[in-house]
Amino acid sequence: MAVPYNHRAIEAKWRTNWEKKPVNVNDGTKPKYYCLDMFPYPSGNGLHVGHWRGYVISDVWSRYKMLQGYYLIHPMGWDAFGLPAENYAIKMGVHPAVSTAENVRNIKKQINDIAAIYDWDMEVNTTDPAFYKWTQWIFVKMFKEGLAYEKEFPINWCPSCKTGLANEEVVNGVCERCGSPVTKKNLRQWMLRITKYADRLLSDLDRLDWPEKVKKMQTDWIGKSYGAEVDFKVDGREDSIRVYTTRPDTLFGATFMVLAPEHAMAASLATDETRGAVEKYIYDASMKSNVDRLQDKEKTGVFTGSYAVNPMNGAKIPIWLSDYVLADYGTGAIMCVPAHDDRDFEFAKKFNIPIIQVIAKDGKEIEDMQEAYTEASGTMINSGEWNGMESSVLKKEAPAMIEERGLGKKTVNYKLRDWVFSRQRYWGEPIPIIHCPKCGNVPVPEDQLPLTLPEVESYQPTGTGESPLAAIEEWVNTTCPCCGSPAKRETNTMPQWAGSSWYFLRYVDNKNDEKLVSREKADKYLPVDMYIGGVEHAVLHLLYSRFYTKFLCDIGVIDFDEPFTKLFNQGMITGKNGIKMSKSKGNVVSPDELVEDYGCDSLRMYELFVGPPELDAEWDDRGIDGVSRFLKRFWNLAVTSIEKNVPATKEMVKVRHQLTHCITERLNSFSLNTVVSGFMEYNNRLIDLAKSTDGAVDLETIETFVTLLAPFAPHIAEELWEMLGHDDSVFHTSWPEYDPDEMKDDEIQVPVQINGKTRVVISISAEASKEEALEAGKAAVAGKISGTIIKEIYVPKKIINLVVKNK
RNA sequence: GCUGGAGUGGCGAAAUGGCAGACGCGACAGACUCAAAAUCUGUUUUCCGCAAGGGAGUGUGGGUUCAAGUCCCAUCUCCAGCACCA
Repeated sequence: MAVPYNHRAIEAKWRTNWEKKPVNVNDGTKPKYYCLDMFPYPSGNGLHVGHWRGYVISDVWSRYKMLQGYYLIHPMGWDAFGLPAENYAIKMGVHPAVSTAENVRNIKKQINDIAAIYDWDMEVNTTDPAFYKWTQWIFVKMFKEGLAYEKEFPINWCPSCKTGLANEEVVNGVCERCGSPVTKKNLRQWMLRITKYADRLLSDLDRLDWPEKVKKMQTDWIGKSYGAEVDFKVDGREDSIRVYTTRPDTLFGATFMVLAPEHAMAASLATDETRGAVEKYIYDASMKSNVDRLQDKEKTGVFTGSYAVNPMNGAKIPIWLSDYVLADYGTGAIMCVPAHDDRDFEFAKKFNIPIIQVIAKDGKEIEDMQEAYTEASGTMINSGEWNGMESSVLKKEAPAMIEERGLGKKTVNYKLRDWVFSRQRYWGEPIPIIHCPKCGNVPVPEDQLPLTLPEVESYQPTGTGESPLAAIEEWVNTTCPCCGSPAKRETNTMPQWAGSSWYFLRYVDNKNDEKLVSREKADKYLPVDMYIGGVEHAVLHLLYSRFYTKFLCDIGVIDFDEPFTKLFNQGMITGKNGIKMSKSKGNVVSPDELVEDYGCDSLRMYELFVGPPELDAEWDDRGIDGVSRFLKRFWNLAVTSIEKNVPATKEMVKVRHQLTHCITERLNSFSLNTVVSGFMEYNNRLIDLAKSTDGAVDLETIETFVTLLAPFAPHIAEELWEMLGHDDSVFHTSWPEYDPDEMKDDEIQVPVQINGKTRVVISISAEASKEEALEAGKAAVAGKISGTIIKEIYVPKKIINLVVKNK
């Protein structure tokens, strides 16, 4: 009687063996393959089955690459700065560093249950001063290059987290972290000039092997638009107002102008009659939160009493204020062409402003216009010298024409804003800047980094816009590194994204205290070949990382300017009915018991089997029985085969090559769920074949199967590999190859259709000619044809279709 | 509103334009068992039929094709992202 499959014993044994003798070794001759997981935040909640998915996917891919002969770089680390640890500190009075270390210990233990082949020698932790020394160093470099600057302006403020937020962290007007409505607060902020890289961040997307969805999201986020800035003189005054438009072709149709209430000239445009209303509107707008502003879809506005002059035709148009115009995009002022813009149309209708059509749709003006005609397609009308031109052509040419005549200039705009980089919280990297009354902002000298985070009495955010660090006088008060006079330290800290924007560079040289990463190692091991993680970082982490990488490339630290060559976003594992797993919903499924009951190998395979890796999947414990039974059946087949050692039949050889082909193809196309079903299918076939050979198949077939299975179920694979008589790890063999000639069937099944409906399936020789196939097909359905065959189709080895016409 | 993605058995799902439902879960029947679990064998889209066989069928309506889940046009529903960016 064969040894039964005992996952507990096998998994424990191999865990120990691998620890004693690591499998992934760099012998200096193999090419590298860098497969990276998005590093986790070490939360106190621990891992659930959803977290496993991404890690299993990346581990399977990593082990596959290893079997293909690569030296694998597959590290793991901790993105450990951030609010949860700090909030926990406030509640429990424990230093965030203490709770963080505790969480890291626990999560590391849980991650080890996955049996992923991480190289823990490369581990990094963003809160380690030896790490954040370089986070600060990058900031200093950016400061010196003019990319980090201070600015006071109304930023997004989360009243609950009591900190400023970047645009990317505001989702539908609420805080990404806690869901509180975001308000505006005037604060002095550190900013990073990411906009300087807008064009490169946009155009370099073309080079990346990333999901189109993510590229599209980044493209939209950067939001490049082409247009013109045009000056409109204020009637009766010397000054003019500059507007930005992407539709200069419609200039003759401008019947009014709107300024954002925050526009610098807004108040000055009021007349004696309108002053009260204008000032009230400006005040009300300043009190509105983002959420209110988003929810009030109904347009509001106030007429200033002043008029602007259309530079093309001298028409006087009223100037209004409205909060549908954004102060910080373009020039904060727009010309309004209600006939050809939805928002202007709505506003004009509401306030009875004339509508002039300047593009003839289908050759004529639209009668009784009910909505704006927004396409740049049609002939120009009511447009003076532009009459008769094609709108789409004029749209492209007008900016240059306007510039030539001195009416304005051709220009490009981006939705992307500079990155608000300071946070008024404790648990982050201190911004290494000293404010000197004489020298201004002076960076902490590089040889004095890291600037470590001091101990504080209270982690409580102050809410005044000052970080808790501001209360520590002996830390705040320092001397200027330039002139030695008394000076004050910057007390804001960096956002959580700071460390995660470059951590992937550090893994390969994590103990280097001279350099962020040595150029040699960077050239040898970077960039990341495959990056695996959730799609939630499409415009945050993934955009910031690209920016950092480009900057570090520009200053010569590294020699590549895109960090992640290939990106894969795994779908989320949800609870029943697609509800996100969360503690508060009580639908969290822990992997711990599943590992105990079924084993790591079974859970790994089930994580893949639940559905296509890129789609969300609802978790259902019951399905794991399927993969568990498969592993048991394969174990029994393998053990019996080892015992009996039967010779290979022709059929076994064929199935072996087909299996290798099937698994390799599906793995290459990243169809991991069907790889698992492929294993099951071929296991069933082999078990069926073995019925006539004493329950066994030949050992070469078992070896092949074991090797193919190894990335998925490494423990059982190693155990069987050993039982097959090998004394080295299965991961040191190479990925099996298949011979297309060996895979071929002698006899093939071909359905025979009459008018597209299958009537019978015949078995013919794989070598059969078209004539022979059709002959056999016709013979098989002879009795079913009532009429004349008018067309005969034979798709080789696929199908026969006879088109029959009734008499 | 815009941009993606998805709609296929009781359920998770599979299908380079070529037998729709592979693989698995669940269910049902049988074998083994005193019994149960485990395991093994079989059935399992649906309708008509004792059967042989036949009809229908991939959200809905059209189209292209010898052949459509797959391609084209229109339309509905659900999920996600963005959201007054001129």
